[in-house]
Amino acid sequence: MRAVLGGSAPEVAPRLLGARITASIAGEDVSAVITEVEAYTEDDPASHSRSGPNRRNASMFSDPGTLYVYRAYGIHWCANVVTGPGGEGSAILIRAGEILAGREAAIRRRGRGDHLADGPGKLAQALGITGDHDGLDLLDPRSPIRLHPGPSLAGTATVRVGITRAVDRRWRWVATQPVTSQDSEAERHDDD
DNA sequence: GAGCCGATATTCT
DNA sequence: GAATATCGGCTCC
Repeated sequence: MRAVLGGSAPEVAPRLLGARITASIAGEDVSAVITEVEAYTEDDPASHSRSGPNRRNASMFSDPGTLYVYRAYGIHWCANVVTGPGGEGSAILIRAGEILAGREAAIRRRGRGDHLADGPGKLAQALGITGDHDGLDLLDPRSPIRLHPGPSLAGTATVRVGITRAVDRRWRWVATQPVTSQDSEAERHDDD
């Protein structure tokens, strides 16, 4: 896994579709399957690392497998997986997932029973991830937040959202295979 | 269902 | 002072 994450972000991102992220925080275990990701590199006008290391993005320049957490719009937390050789400043934003375990805790944290992790801020909130966890090693068994390889899901590459620069790079990947074992929350759209 | 808008902290100009 | 890797609530189809 560490070797996989050592690749460039746009290379690694689609391979994270289907991977599992687990968080044991405040005595509650919540896990989710990653269904949507975005790649950011240092050589990327839309990336936090574009202007070099800062106090906020320091962990983005750490080793692959490091968790980078930042606050978006002053309100939400967003979780990223650092990729590339250490010091490169590239990472993959986990944009969405589907809750596998710890659904009750996720619902309590979200304050609602639907849309538990269908956005970066929501996923972080459902898992209990905050700035406190910035810099953790996702591959260390002692870490409260961990990333596990899973069956790679088929995905579609599209353009990233919420950015104004380099909008033409198709560095967002959305899983096209359904992974829902639970029902309700995933509105599936059977066929058309 | 799609589209506008306010909330709020950190960073850069 | 402006912009931002968002969300939820509100309108208006």
